[in-house]
Amino acid sequence: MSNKKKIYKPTPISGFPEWLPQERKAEQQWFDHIRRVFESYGFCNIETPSVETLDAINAKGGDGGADVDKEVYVLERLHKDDNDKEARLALHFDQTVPLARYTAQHFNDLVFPFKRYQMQRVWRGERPQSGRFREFYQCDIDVINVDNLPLHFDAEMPAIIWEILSSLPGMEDENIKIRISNRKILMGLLSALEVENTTDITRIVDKAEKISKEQFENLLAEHGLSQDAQTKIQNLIACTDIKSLKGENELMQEGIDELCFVMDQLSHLPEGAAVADLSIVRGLDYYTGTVYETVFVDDPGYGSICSGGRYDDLAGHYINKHLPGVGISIGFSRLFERIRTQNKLPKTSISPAHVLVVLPNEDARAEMMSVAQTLREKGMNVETFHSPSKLKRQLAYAEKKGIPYVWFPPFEDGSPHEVKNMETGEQTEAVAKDWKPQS
RNA sequence: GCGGCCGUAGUUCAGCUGGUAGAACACUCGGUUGUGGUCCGAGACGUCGCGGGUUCAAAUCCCGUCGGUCGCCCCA
Repeated sequence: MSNKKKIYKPTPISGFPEWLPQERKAEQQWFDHIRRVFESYGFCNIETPSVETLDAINAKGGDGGADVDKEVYVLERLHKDDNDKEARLALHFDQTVPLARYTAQHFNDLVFPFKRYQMQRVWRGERPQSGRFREFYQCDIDVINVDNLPLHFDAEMPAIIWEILSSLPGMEDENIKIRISNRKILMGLLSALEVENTTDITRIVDKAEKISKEQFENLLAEHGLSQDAQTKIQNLIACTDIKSLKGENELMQEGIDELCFVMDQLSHLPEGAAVADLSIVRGLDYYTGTVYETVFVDDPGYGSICSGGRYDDLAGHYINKHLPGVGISIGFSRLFERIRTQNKLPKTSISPAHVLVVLPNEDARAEMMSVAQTLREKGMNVETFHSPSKLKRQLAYAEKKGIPYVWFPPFEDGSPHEVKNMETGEQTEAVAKDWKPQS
């Protein structure tokens, strides 16, 4: 009889990242930071369930949805009955669809413009690679209004994002750029050119900067665009002076005017922080106006770390109201992964404790507990050592966990308490109710 | 869904013209009496991803499979 038990060797699950305590602590700092900025603009928080019904997710429809559907994870019981009539559930792959559903469902109880932020995990069943996960966090911020949503908000979104991204701990050296465009411009042009398969053309324009000029032209030609049309599209997406643009029709002119307004409102940002870029169109079909995409200037190939845009009527599939919105989503995990792998995360210790109270001997246990409680009541985080091990061991523990102070209760009655600063090695007498850490 | 690369101790890897395994770091204990980071010593840890084939003999060669990773598609 073998007493060797079967070991199931733990392996990472591709695309489902997890962090060590130090990294998690940095991650929490980022969440706190982002939350603080969102709330400073008056946005409230909501959290929706991890799942939506498959019907709710599919409701958005459109042919742009077809590809996304392939990435949706569905949820079912292991031993489900074939005749099961339960609604099929799916893990949400973004936070925009849940927001639309939420807004429709709670329409009567919400105050409009409804300004909310949401920081949750989303799931996408695609092949993971660098900066791409199957389970990851997004930090979304959106505004939804009834009937009419002022352009004011289209300009507020990038301003908020810039404030966050330029001040996240660890992002100090990163050079990022928010690229902004307006879909009405390209759509207007395509309509003036009498192009019908706009979704295909949009996709091609979206990848224009990743492929060569020849490939780009060939793709457009394959989709039936004339030489004249190709030239006009190329000129448009290369245009850097949007104020000089003339609309070929009403829709295109509207897009130009909107984009000019938004850029004008962002003129207070540093040079190059937010730029008008007509080659940005975004793949998702529900965007109808302003669109955003954010990249590392030095490494645009890493992908967008923050994208979004305006959608004329997203909740229209869930309620018979006209609810335009505009929003943007920080690709939190992608961004975090980038800074983490470059070793630029803020240095944090393993333990959140400020003080470790040592246990000199079993008789001192009550005193140790009492000191710890006193310090906690003063707002400090305090660990107590669990057994009267050699002090060498107890000190080494504090050292490894990065706890900055070690507290020594008296070794015998009548002796004073002492506290040691682990960084300087200095050790002094102290009284728990009066003591404060330096710095 | 499709291609390239990879799969050996907890981790990073070495070993691969075939003869059943090593290093570093991490871990545990020790270097006596109440104090960490350094140093020294000792110890524990692997059916070499899994299955099959070739061979007297395979971590090492071949096939399959699973997993990881990078790229494509698409996207944060």
